[in-house]
Amino acid sequence: MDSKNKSLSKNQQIVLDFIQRNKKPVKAYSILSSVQKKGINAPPQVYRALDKLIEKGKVHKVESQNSFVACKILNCETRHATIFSICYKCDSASEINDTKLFNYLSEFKDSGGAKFDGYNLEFFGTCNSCKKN
Amino acid sequence: MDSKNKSLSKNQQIVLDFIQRNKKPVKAYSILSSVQKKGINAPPQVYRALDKLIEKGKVHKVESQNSFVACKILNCETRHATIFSICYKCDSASEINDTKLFNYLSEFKDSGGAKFDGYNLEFFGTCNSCKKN
DNA sequence: AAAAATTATGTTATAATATAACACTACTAC
DNA sequence: GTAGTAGTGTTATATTATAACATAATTTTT
Ligand SMILES: [Zn+2]
Ligand SMILES: [Zn+2]
Ligand SMILES: [Zn+2]
Ligand SMILES: [Zn+2]
Repeated sequence: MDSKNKSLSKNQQIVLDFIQRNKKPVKAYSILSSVQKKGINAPPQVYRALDKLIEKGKVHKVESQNSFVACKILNCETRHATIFSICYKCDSASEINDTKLFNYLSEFKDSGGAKFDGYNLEFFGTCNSCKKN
Repeated sequence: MDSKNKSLSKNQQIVLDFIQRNKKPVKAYSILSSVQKKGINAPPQVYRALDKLIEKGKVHKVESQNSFVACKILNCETRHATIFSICYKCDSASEINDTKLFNYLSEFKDSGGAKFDGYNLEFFGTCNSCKKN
């Protein structure tokens, strides 16, 4: 069975619940302060949960922000192939689910003709909400 | 005149020289300890130089590594449109200069039909040198 | 079911990355 | 030569992430 279908531990579930309640990506220490009432007391507990959630495809890291966002793609297979659009005004991020782009990147070969194992693509722009304002 | 053609300040030149002497991406604090003999004493001096060098297109940040690498593309226009291949074994990174992929990403439109202002793409795999070993 | 292996937890301390704030200097531009 | 902008030097601190170690829970193997 694929690891992403394994069940979640207590701390993993607590951290995932919090991330999923947020529309925008959240920071590790923001998670920490928000889940202290649930008995998570220290950074390693958060970072360990995050590591596992990322492995299981439930959460992605937005590298340019050092923040974490829940995967909203059903049966996300893109644990190591993520595409985001990020608003530089409000820091919102949404995962792009574009099969054509996904395939284009998955099939991309380096100058030696070898495929890569994964990729992370972050587009930057203004989100629809910020465009209006 | 484009800002990337502006001349470099003393600290910017010192930091760029060091980055260019390294094949692999370098960390900010590694830069700092290496240029202390040149009179750069504190983190803000390094980070300020890095900010400007990035603005000027001389240096790119490898987001997944929090490291910095010199741009090796002549007259790099890709200040906000960077593509890297990163080896997860040895952490080497090289900028991919593929016109087709570059154009594909530059022309990519979100679901609302709007183009983005920039992007950063990081491919992960094993570099040629690590494949042999 | 007992032993072994793996995964998860709790905790303290510390490492690594990055910025705030302030005083001062150098270099344009008009 | 005054005003604006960019750069420097410095101290302190904020933010992000991991090391290390002890213990507990769960799963796998025998
Ligand atoms: Zn996803
Ligand atoms: Zn926005
Ligand atoms: Zn470049
Ligand atoms: Zn390598």
